[in-house]
Amino acid sequence: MAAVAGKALGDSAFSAPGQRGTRQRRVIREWLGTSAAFVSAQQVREGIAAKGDAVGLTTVYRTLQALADAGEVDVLRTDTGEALYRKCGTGHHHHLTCRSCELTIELAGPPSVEKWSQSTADEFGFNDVQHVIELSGTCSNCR
Amino acid sequence: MAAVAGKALGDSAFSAPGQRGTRQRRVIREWLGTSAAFVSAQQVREGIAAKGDAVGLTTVYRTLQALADAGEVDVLRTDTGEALYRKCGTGHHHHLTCRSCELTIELAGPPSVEKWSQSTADEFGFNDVQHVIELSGTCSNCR
DNA sequence: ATTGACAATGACAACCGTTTTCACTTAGAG
DNA sequence: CTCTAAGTGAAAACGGTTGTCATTGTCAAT
Ligand SMILES: [Zn+2]
Ligand SMILES: [Zn+2]
Ligand SMILES: [Zn+2]
Ligand SMILES: [Zn+2]
Repeated sequence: MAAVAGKALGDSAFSAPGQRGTRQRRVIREWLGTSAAFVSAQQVREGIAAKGDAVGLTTVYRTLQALADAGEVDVLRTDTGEALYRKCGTGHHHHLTCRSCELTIELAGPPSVEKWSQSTADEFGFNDVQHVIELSGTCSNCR
Repeated sequence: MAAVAGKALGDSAFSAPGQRGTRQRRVIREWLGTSAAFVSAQQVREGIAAKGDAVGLTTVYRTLQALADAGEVDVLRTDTGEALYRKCGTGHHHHLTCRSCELTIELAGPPSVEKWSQSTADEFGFNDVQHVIELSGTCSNCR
């Protein structure tokens, strides 16, 4: 689904007209691809710095936001309100996240909840239902 | 479950030894009881002010946090990171919330997901699983 | 290869919700 | 009533995020 028109080694975001390909965006997107965990903007910047590249924090924020808007990364909020980002698959999915290290596994939700979600919304007269299902726990490494 | 020992017309929080019953706490808790929507600390203060009472914002924050710690209110984060609070029932439940006015209905989750949650966690070696299930939509009033 | 228009960058300041500080007030036990 | 520790709230500090704006870099057109 959602095949990119044309370009073969396509990077979907930043290919729209008026969007330029810069070193910073390449580096950020590349680094995100190496992290299985949800990470903060600060962590993205530090991780990139540790590899010798430097990107301004403002640029990290803007790029992450653009990627989130493009649907290329998922965003969630910690209980302190901080935003965490992760490069995820494109289809509908949920997460199993370690509360200690934020390691995350993508899950296909149980099919029954999709129905349940819709019928419950109908029952109470709500439209345009969306559902959020997140599992969290402690991974074997963090035991 | 979690019956309060002794006191009959019990208010669970603020009844521990060393906890004092103040006007501010009474007013905040009372006002929360009248709101079916998730509300911010600011909104709590404004709502109380509109009824002629005045409570410092710091006190609102502290009281909401104490109530949350005591399990008397649920907390969730908006997509901007702001904390919203709601006086909910004590049992395990989920929410159907209007994205426009934050009106919220408490739901019993579909029994199947409780099992699914546990078995999925087991499968990936995660311990102490918790799950968050939130439905959102547009309520009939906000249509 | 050179140019030029305009998107992108990043140091810095502003922002805003939340927490901390601290001098003052007050509930409630004795 | 009195005394003490809990509570209050104005103001300052805090931290993540966003806005500003002068400078830099991309890339289409020449
Ligand atoms: Zn995801
Ligand atoms: Zn872990
Ligand atoms: Zn609730
Ligand atoms: Zn509504």
